[in-house]
Amino acid sequence: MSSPTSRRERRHARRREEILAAAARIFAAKGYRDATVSEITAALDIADGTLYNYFPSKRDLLLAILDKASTDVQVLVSLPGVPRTREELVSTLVSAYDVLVDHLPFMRTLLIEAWTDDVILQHYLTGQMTHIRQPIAAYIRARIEAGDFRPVDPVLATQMVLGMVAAPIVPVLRGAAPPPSPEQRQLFAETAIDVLLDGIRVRREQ
Amino acid sequence: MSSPTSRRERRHARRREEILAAAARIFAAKGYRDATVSEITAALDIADGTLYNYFPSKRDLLLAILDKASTDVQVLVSLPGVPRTREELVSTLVSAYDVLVDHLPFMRTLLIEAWTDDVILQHYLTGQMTHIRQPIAAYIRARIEAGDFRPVDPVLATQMVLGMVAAPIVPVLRGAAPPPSPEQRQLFAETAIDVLLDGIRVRREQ
Amino acid sequence: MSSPTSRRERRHARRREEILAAAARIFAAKGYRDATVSEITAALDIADGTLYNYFPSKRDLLLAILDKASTDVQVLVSLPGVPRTREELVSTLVSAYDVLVDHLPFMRTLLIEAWTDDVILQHYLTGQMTHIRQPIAAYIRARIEAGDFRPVDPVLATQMVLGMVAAPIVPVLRGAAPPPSPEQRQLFAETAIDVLLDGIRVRREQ
Amino acid sequence: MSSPTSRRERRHARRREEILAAAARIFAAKGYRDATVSEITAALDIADGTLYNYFPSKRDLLLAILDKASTDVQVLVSLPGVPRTREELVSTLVSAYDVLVDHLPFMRTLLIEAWTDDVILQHYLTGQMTHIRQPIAAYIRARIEAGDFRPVDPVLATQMVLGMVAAPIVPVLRGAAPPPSPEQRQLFAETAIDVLLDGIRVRREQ
DNA sequence: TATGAATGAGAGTTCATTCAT
DNA sequence: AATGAATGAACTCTCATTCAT
Repeated sequence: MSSPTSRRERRHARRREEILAAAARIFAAKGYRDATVSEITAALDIADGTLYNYFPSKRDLLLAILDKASTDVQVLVSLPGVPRTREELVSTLVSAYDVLVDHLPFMRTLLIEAWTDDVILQHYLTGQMTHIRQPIAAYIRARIEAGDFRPVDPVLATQMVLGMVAAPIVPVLRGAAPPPSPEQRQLFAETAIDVLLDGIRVRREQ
Repeated sequence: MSSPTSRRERRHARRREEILAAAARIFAAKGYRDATVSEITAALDIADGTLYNYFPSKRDLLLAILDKASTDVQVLVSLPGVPRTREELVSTLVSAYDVLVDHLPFMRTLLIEAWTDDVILQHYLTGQMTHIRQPIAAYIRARIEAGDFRPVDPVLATQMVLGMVAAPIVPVLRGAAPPPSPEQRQLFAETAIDVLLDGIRVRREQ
Repeated sequence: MSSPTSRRERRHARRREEILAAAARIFAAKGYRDATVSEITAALDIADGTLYNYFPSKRDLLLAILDKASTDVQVLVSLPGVPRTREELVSTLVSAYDVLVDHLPFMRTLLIEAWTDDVILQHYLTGQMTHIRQPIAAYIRARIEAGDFRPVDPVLATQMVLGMVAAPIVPVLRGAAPPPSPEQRQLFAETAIDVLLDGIRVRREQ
Repeated sequence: MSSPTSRRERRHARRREEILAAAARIFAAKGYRDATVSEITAALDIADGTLYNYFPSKRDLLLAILDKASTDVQVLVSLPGVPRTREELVSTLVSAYDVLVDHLPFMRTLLIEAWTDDVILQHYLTGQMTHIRQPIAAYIRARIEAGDFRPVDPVLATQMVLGMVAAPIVPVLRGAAPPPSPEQRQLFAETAIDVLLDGIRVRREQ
């Protein structure tokens, strides 16, 4: 009668997701420490005790959120192939923006807590960031060797590339700016890639 | 015999600074909420009550730290003149790095708290950032009109410029990387300015 | 199945009353300031935190007690009709004594706090006392005009009347004397009314 | 050169009195527990530590105030002779009012603290009150036996007499009414004695 | 003597967690 | 499963008192 995941189990999983989403929203707004369990349960219109049927502690609730956020970052990383052309670079960046914007409260919570907790930083962010940084650094290094790029420090250049592409969504992650429309995301990506490749200065000598 | 600021007053001021520094270090490490008053006083080897002779509440201690951090950011802003040449741009950026690195715990505390508290963001950071952004945006706009720069959105470009120059010290602000040496700061600044002006791509057609 | 006030609600209300009664007893004995929350909870054999499920603060606990006391004083005031005969006066006074004695800790708490706190005096006592004083003063004034009473200052006379009838229960309110028996209350009332009406001196000329 | 009480000693005694007066004012206004040492020293424009050169503790400061108040009450008691005529009764009562009004903060402090502290009540008030009550009760008892007064309970009558004469200065002791002028005190006393002796009712049959 | 910074015990209050219903 | 009252450890803050200056 019941599928391998019974109706009860599906109900349980659905409820769990609702709790995670509500908690992420509140953790994102005030930080883990300032958010209270009662605040989360009130937002869900359930009793405090009910939450403990889904998560053994407030801390575990946080860790589940960080897990989800971390998994989402993984998606950013798992590129089907290394982008080469301007158009590939732009569309890769746009989809990265998409992932971030689609999971704002989770991402924001991860950033807040990783900023002060070394264990969280290590466990949920450093590894993922390495996976993002390495191909970029390798790419830059390769093109420097090929004579395409100027001989900059590849690691430093990678940091700056990430800083540049991250800049327009920092206010969004902070909650100080509304999520950008698809058109804006396209603009962000194109501007970043263009400035990155050719600088802001007009090449008069061309 | 005693100067306009008496010995007692000087002693009081000195002690106040010591408390601020210790609190900033601890707030930077764990965030305001997770830091306890006892932790701060233990670091200073004073009694809990003593702290309250210098600051009326833990909150006021935080605000004093944010004030200092905010004032330091002001210094970044008050440029003697608008930098024009590559060398001027580089040295301006180096001194900005210097200010940040010299007041790391204060800056880090400001960033942490502004990330979740809208009032703090508004009061201690938004205004200062506007003063930083506006001249950059104006500069970019002017050079676009003069035909020196390509026609990018000046506001967006400003964000990216800031993202790029901020990138190498983000790990330092986080406490995940050691403060950079003067040589490294010089490198950070030069790389940022160069990539910014001419991009990373070699000008083959020259 | 459950009445409009559910079992849980009734339980909550009952507990609240228990806390109020215990707190009133302790506030009456030592004053609000010298009474500690732990003392109250210890008397009830509950944890400190439990009290805060019923009252948001120690201060609110006090205000709830003052409210009850104040309401009880109202009952004193709401006479079914103005008493005229000696017997009516006596029985009115007896029931006033009854109310005071039935809520001793609440009354005593109100008196203590109103004695040093102007806001409490105004809010919880002055208004009620006015409602008590005015009909008495009006009554005295009317009977003076009718030639029944001697031409004394009605306001001053009212004060003295109240002082006289209050006198025998002041030690009781203080906790220095046990609550008077019904017989004693009857005696208090009769003596007060008689002395009041005809003085203590024998009317030799009658 | 110096008198038996040296200049230093007189200076010390004077300062002590100033401290007592200031403390009495503040204790009277907020009660012993709510008054802080700093509040008292601030009112005197001296340092906190200085107070401890005159009184070993805040508690001792209170006890000194209660001593003074208690001694003042003694004066009320030590009558040169038992008053007999209406005029003697009135003038005795007026001088009692004078004593109370002249030492308001001390009296008010005594009343506040005796209301909640049994030790203080016993030590500083009960004894004195007994000395006041006994002669009145004896007087009433004697005149009842002589057939001058009606056969009331002398102890109860004494309480009521005291309640009646105290009534007009209760608001003054509370700080809710300004100190009465000499004329008002005279009126208070005359009204009290007259009502007391002959009641409020007109003797129609005369 | 006068000062006021330093002290720390003790107060009120919060909130994650448990568990009888 | 859901409930929410009960819990108590841990926090911030107050203030009488001490003591080096």
